[in-house]
Amino acid sequence: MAGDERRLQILRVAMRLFSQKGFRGTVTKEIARAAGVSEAMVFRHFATKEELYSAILDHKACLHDEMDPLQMVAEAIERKDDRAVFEGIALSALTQHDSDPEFQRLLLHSALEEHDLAHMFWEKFVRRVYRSLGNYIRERQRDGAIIDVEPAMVVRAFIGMVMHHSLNNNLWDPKRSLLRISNEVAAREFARILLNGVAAKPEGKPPAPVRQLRSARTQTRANGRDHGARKTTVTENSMRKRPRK
Amino acid sequence: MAGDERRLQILRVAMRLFSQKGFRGTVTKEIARAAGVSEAMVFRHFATKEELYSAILDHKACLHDEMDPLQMVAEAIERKDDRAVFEGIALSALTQHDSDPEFQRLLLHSALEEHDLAHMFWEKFVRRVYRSLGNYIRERQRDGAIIDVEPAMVVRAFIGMVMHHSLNNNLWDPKRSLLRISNEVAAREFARILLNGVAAKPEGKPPAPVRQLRSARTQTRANGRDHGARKTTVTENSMRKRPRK
DNA sequence: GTCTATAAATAGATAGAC
DNA sequence: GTCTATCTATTTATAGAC
Repeated sequence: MAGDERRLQILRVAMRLFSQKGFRGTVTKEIARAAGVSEAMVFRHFATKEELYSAILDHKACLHDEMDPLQMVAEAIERKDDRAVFEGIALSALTQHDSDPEFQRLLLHSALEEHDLAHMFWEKFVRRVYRSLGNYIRERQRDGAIIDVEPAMVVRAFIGMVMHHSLNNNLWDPKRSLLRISNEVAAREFARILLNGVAAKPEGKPPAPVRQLRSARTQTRANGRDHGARKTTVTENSMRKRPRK
Repeated sequence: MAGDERRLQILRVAMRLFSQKGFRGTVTKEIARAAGVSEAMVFRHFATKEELYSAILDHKACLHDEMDPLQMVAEAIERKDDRAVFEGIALSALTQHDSDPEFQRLLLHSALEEHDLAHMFWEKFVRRVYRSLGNYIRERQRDGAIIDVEPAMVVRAFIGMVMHHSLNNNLWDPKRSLLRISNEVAAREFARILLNGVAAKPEGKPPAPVRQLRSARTQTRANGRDHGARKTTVTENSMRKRPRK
């Protein structure tokens, strides 16, 4: 197998294992075995285990970086269509987490181990979400559409619903024993709850009409908007190690 | 130092280290050093590292087990005071997470490493929350106080807000650079957003009066109800190991 | 109870043949 | 490129003196 090809293969295998068992929990011998090569091959392509980890972060970073989390709902923001903004954000996040569950685990491991991925993700991505979504909320407050509540609090509440749902699906309850629901319905319901929760007026309809869902898992509805988008970012790494002493 | 005393001391030190760096990331030598004893002492009290880990889980379990997560808001449930129910749950969870941040990290590590603590916590505690809080929501739906929405979805949205907030405070953003807010205010705002979000009628007040907060960090308000309670549980463990081959 | 010394296994990393 | 063999440091765990 050609050099770059093999390198990428090892990288992918390592990515899977690191996401499953963390950096310290993954041993190079297992990476080699899973890739069907000898340990020496791993160290031929990556001088140290740390460098392999770095390469993984770079790889993930390059897939996600420079992504404006609100860009795929830009048009909805333009229209001031709150429903479309929040539902779009939720759906793109949930879709992204489903399509790349490794990333969330990698991120959690790195946060717990205090590796750099977590810090970078926080600085580059999370901050941006709080800033831009916060700005949108402030704007809607000026419009009189959203009640007087700390915008960061609204962002946290919403991101909380979405992230926690993904965390449940990917980490705690992959069998979905407590709640089995499509991403589309989840995104719609989270957006509905949040927007009803912070709307200055009962949101279009009169006070308490709302109906739909109830055994939600059946429906899926294509609602004409984007979907299937991408989200989440992170970026280049630090660390670049020398072997031990 | 007496046997049991030393045992407990080692246990506590190990608890701290395991919560910081995970099971695989913590080496027995460091535990010994941090406890100010030799490694041999660690293995005198705990035959293997696994047994030490088990003992920690047991210890945490005994502090939390058999706790009904809704018991400290039982009186509010009785009165059907939704606000008090949700705010009380949120506040007791946030308070508990602050008072024992180790537990959340331990839990996350064990979920990622697929150790037993996570499964037990899920089965014994999370399920109970979904069942009992879900039942309460169903009851309030029958009362016509809450809209027709999947109860588990409401539980997930709410737990999501609260858990994600704790996770931010304890893991991602301990400096509170994005949102610095007291537990009391956070609990109140989360409950407000959620209840406005699912209320069949605009919740007592007319459609859109809501006001308060804005630079929330200042206030703390003692609102006459409980607070400072306890929450979260988990239980006895499995694994009980023999040393290697 | 507590320590020092050390065994036994494992992990990361390298040498050198093919 | 790829492997086998091997080295070294670390890690879990034990022996045995005090």
